[in-house]
Amino acid sequence: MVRIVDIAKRVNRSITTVSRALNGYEDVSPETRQLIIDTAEEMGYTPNSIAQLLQRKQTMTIGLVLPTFSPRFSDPYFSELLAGIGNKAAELGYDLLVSTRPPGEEEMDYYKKLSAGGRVDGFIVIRTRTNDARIRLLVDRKFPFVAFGRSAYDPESSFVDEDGHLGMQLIAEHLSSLGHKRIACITSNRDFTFTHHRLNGLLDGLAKAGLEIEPGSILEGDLTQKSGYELGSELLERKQRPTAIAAFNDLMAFGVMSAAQERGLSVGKDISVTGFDGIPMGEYSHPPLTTVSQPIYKIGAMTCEMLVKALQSDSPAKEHILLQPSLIVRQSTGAASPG
Amino acid sequence: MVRIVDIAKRVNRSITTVSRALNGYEDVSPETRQLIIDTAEEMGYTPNSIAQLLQRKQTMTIGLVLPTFSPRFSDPYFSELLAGIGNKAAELGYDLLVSTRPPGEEEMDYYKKLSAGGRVDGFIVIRTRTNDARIRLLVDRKFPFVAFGRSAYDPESSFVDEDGHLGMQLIAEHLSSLGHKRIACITSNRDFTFTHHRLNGLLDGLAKAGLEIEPGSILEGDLTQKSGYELGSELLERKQRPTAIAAFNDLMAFGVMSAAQERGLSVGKDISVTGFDGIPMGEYSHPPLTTVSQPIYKIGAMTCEMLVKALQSDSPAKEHILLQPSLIVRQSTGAASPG
DNA sequence: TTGAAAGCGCTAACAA
DNA sequence: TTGTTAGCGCTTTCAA
Repeated sequence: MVRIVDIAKRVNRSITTVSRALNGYEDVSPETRQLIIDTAEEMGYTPNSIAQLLQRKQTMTIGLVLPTFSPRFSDPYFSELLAGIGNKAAELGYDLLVSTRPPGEEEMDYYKKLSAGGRVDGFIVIRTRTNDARIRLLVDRKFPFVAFGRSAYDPESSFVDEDGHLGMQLIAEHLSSLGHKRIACITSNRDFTFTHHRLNGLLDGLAKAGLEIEPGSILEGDLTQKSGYELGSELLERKQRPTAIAAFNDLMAFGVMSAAQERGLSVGKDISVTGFDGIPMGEYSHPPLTTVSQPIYKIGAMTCEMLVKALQSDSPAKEHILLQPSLIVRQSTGAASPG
Repeated sequence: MVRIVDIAKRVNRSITTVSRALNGYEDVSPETRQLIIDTAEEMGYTPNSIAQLLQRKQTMTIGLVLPTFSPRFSDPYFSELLAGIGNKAAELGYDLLVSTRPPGEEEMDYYKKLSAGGRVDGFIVIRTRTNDARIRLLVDRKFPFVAFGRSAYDPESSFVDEDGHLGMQLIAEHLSSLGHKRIACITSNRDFTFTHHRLNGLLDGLAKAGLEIEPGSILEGDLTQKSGYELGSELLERKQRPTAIAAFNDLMAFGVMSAAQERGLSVGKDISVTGFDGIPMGEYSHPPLTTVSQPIYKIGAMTCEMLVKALQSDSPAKEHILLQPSLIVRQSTGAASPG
């Protein structure tokens, strides 16, 4: 391992000069600079990041703790979000410290350790919860972070979020315009703030058309295809079958479609199914899925960019960005079948 | 920010004693130890990780660079792999430094920076390539890593891989036993080593049954649902339509199914489709997908565990683990339709 | 234009 | 059982 002193010895200069030459300071003579750079190159020098970090009191690292509700999670949504965050971070010269923790005490301890330990400069907090202990901790400690999703602490923090209320309202309008009256929905966990926005959007949108969902037709899923399949099956077995089912994410919508097709129903004709997220798979499912497109990749990139901006400013303002999602009508929805 | 000297001053001891008490050394009197621990707790002390790392010359961090062939990637496979790696790393007390880089020079520079800069203790290298510059670099530098996938440098390195040859052979046997003769396949990029294992497995398996695939029916996809859809469409438009299409991953198989269904074909009857990976979605697709189950989550966990073991041993042996995949027959395959 | 020296926060060899 | 001291590899202030 080549250190700065090794170079210094070789070129007969002090380590100070070497450091300055390598860091592009102006007060080094051109010849010395060139000599040092060449020698460093020749010796295969790479700065020791840890030592640099200790000195600079900056880690150039962003923390991202994935909440693992079940140990395994298999959701294209996450890889897309991660790509958005990761690519932007790379572009801005930041690294990403990623870990997985089940929500709860372990998770909190890890946040404490990383924030207090100077291991990361800031966090990206995803899947915000109604009363989010992670956010409270970070707000209390005045530790920089940007959330993907809203929370109870919005005035004191920055977030990027999609307008789930609007998104589901678009779904409601779409379904009601197709003549659907018996509509069911499969929500996500109530702990997530986005669940409330989406549910309210759906109910508000339907109310505008003079429609409502009976409480028994609001089922809570867990965002997996499996739960969409199971809850979809349950809804489809009812004597009074809904003519449309609005799932709160695409994965659950796929599950609902399978459940319907298994019963010989033609999705888009006998029953309408909608999703939320707009993952690429929805374009090539059978039938292609009517959904609300949420630019996940972009959200990841924006969240990361917002955080880095805050880290590099000395008096960061709280920023709140609400992205407008758009309705994508494909073939999984159609006119309500009479009856 | 509370430092060790702050505690030392408060309890009137030297920083050494504080450090030792906090790190559980035996040579501290019980009273002193308790006093120190209590004071640390009270003052809200958390060790500065960076300083610890600099001193210990160990980062307790594993590097994982996701190769982003396209900036966005939306694949449940990755989130599952990441969960496996991440959970195991957390369990073993390691952090994960994740970044995304398009394959090529940037990627190599990043590997160089992280390895030489003492930023990570080792790497997990995924999606191994036929002539893998990343692996060559790490082998040359004698930097610890474990690969998920085989490479040209296997004797000098450790890997975990699935037996793709066996997996596709099982598919071949399954299809031939169903009477399929006109079989096509959609492969992945030839740069990946697993592509060759899978392709050879398929061809060998078919050869055993006296079958072969004509070169024109071996198309190369890019592992996305979109490419499965497009190449599937192409195959299905041929006058001599294949009766079975074997895709090299589940996502492409879903695309093929859509293409078939769009043409009014019943998947599992008019045409058989198979995948590879065994992502959870395949269980709830319509029809459920016949595929080869590769325990991705477990592979992630094993890879991580193997790396940590190597990091903690002073004379790590090269380990090679080849996992046996298993065939999962669902409804996307059926007897070859005559004609 | 250069170098000496202090110090980032911590650990550990050594001495007392 | 405790403290002194010397680093880990680097950046940066200050003086020359």
